[in-house]
Order: sequence, then structure tokens, then C-alpha cells
Amino acid sequence: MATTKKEQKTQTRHQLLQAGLRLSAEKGFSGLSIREVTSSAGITPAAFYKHFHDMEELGLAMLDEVGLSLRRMLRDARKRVEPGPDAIIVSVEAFLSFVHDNSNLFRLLLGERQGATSAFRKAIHNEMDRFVAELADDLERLQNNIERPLMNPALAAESIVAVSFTLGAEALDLPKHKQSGLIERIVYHIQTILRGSVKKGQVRRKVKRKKN
Amino acid sequence: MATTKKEQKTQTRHQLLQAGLRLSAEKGFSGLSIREVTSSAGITPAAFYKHFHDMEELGLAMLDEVGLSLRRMLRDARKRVEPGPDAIIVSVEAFLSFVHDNSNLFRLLLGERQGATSAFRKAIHNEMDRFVAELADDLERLQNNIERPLMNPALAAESIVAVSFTLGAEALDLPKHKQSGLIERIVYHIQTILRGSVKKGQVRRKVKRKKN
DNA sequence: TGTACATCAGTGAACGCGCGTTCACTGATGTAC
DNA sequence: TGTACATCAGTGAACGCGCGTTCACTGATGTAC
Repeated sequence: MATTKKEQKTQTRHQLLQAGLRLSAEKGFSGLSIREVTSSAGITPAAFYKHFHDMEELGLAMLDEVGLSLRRMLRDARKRVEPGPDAIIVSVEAFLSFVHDNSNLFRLLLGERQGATSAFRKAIHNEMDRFVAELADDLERLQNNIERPLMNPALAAESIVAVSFTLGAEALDLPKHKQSGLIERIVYHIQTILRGSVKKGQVRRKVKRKKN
Repeated sequence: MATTKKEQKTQTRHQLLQAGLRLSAEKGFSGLSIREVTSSAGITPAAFYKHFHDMEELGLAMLDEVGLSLRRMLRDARKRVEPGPDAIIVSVEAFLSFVHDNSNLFRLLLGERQGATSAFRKAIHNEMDRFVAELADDLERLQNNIERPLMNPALAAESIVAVSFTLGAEALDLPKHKQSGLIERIVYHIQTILRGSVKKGQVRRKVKRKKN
């Protein structure tokens, strides 16, 4: 094999990232130590430096992984959820289910928003902004089907994400069977925001008539 | 003086709390050490134990202070802001100004939402719930003046707080002169949520006519 | 294919450091008479 | 008011521990001929 050695290094790196995510979910990223992560990944502390310069660099790499997963989830959801009256409910269910299956990623994202270094905070804000932008895109495409144009899809997306992530964070502490109430609450909030974001009160009927 | 000794102890305790808030704003609460806090407060590490059992107990006491300040701010704002078209703008300005003047309190509240121990998270959720409840109360009283009853003031308050705190957190990293855009954005979000929360689309005019 | 050399991920020992926690203590303040 | 004793917030030294980081090293994998 030509790439065996590189592959091995990549694999160890991956194990460091996984160990970091696992441990940071338990005690927060700032509570981690190089010795702890390397031991959990099955290597010597000194070997850490063959992969990362310090813990912050590991943390930023972890955030990269988080962003990737987040975007993958959005892409999948976009394929599965078809426009319709239940679209919001299905999307929120998918979102909360993702939050639960990837709670480690989520805890990192939410827990380090106010993290120590500004590089960290910037990286998280970038991920969030990207998430908001993609949601805004979806809303814009969706409104053509529903014929209720939004005043400002980007701002609607911003508050939807703010509410969903805030309430989604609560889901992390809840047992799975107690989450249905949370789903309803998030759906209600999203519907309220969308209702408030529709251009003018009377447009709804007018536009429908035009099209028919 | 009869209470001098007690007063001195209270004062030292206060200095520990202040040092904790100051330092946790810089490096996050989980990055603090007993030695660091006591040294910053001007006492010996060992003296720490005359006041708190461990750092978590200090942290919970710090949260108590945060909650107190938060409620004081709400009370003041309630007195100063009179119902009217600018009520929201004035309130948001007051809120962001408070965030800036008490950034230490805010960083603790926001930064430890996903904190390590569940006692911490519970304490923060309590503070937040209390804040939401008081805002819901205000909204309920306000809607009588404006004659646009909300479908569910409590839920409206919940999403308003979620959005305000999420965007308020961004303000912490911004220089003060760059915050005007943020104020506008928060005001827009709140107006959108309130618009979406009003009972039925057509109620607005009908009610006004009735009263006139 | 076989040999001689280069690369480099991971090792294991060592270092100095700040940490939490303990302990016997001190000395100013408070109290009882 | 004056004296003798009690209280207790804060001291300073000491401890063992896990930490980040360094270093010379090993030995498997890769490469050149």
C-alpha cells in the first residue's frame, strides 16, 4: 500500500477529534487537557504535537467537523422534506433528532459560543451564519410555493435559528420521551415568526386570486 | 460597632464574588482557580474555605448576584419605559446598554448555559425562566393598552428572550459604536414576533373602531 | 527482488508549575463578668 | 470601665497531583538504486 502511513496518521487524528468531542460533551471543552484527550485516543501525550500545535487548534478542527455534520444534516433534510403544511413539523423533528444523535457536536457549538478565545467564537459564528444563510435560502424558495412572500427571509431565518438553537439546547438535558412538548413549542415559535414575517396582512388572498 | 466582624466577612465575600465575575468574563468560569480568585480578591487561598465549600458554590452565588441585577434592571426599565410606539426601541436600547455595562454578568449567564454541572445549568434556567415570566407579564399588561391581544404572551416572551439574548451575546464582542445595527435588528425581530402573535389578522382595526 | 538509507508517528522519561486541600497558627474582634 | 476568655477570618507552609512541554529514542513504513 502506498498511503498506509498517511492513512494511519489520519486515523489517529480522527481518534483525537472523536475523543475531544466525546470528552468535551461531558465536561466542556475548556475542561479538557492534552493528556486526557491523548490517553482517551490511545496515544502518548507527546504524540499530540505531531497533529496539533495546542488544544485550541484541536478545538478548531473539532468545529470544522461540527460544521460539516451540520451542513450534511441540512442537505439531507432538504431532500427528504417536501413543501407542504407539515414541512415545519417534520423539519423540527429532524432537527431535534439530529441534536440528540449528535449531542456532542451540539454541546461544543453551544457551549463555546462564549468560549475563551476569539478565534473560537469567530469560528462558531461563521458556522452559525452559514446555517442561517442556508435556511434563508430555503425560506426564499419555499415562499414561491406558498405564495406568501416574506418581508425578509434572512432576518426570519436569523430569529428562527436563534429560537431553535436556544430551545434545542434545552433538549440536551431532557430525556427523549419528554421532547414532544419541545417540538410543539419550537414549531409554534417558527409559525409565529413566519406569520409575522409575511408581507402585509391582506396579501395572502390577493396573490392566490392572481395566480388562479 | 456590634456587627463589624460580620460586615468584614460579608465584604470579603463580596470581593470574592466580584473577582469571580471579573475573571470569569475574561477566561470563562471553568477556567478559574481558587488560587486565582482569592489572590485577585486579596486573600490567601486557604481563606476561601471560610466562605465557600468549592468553586461551584462560588459560581452559584455569582449567579444569584446576576439574577438580582437582571431583575433590578427589569424593574427600572418598567418604571422608565412608558407604553407607546417607541416602547420597544427604548427597551431594547436599555437592554443592550445593560448588557454592555454588566458584560461580566452576561458572559457568565450565557457562557455557562451549557456549563459543566447540572446544578449550574438549572440555576441559569431558573433565572431565564423568571426573566421570561416577567416579560410575559409586561406583554400581557401592555396588550390592554394597545388593544391587540396576543395569542400567548408567555410563548411570545420566550422567543423574544431567546432572540434578544442570542443577539445580545453578539453585542459583547462588538465595540459600542457598532451596536446600532444590532439594536435595529433586535427591534425588527421583536416586532415580527409580536405581529405574528396577535390574535387573528383582522382584529386590529375592528377593536380600534369599537373603542372610538 | 534485495539492500541501504530516510522519514516520521509514536514512545517514555523528565522538568518545572500551578493547582486544591490540610493544618496548626495568629491576632483582632466580641462577649461575659 | 477592666479583665479574662472565646470566636473565627485570614495566614503561611506543606503535601501530592495532573498538567503542558521537551527531548533523545525506536522501529515500522517508504524510497532510491
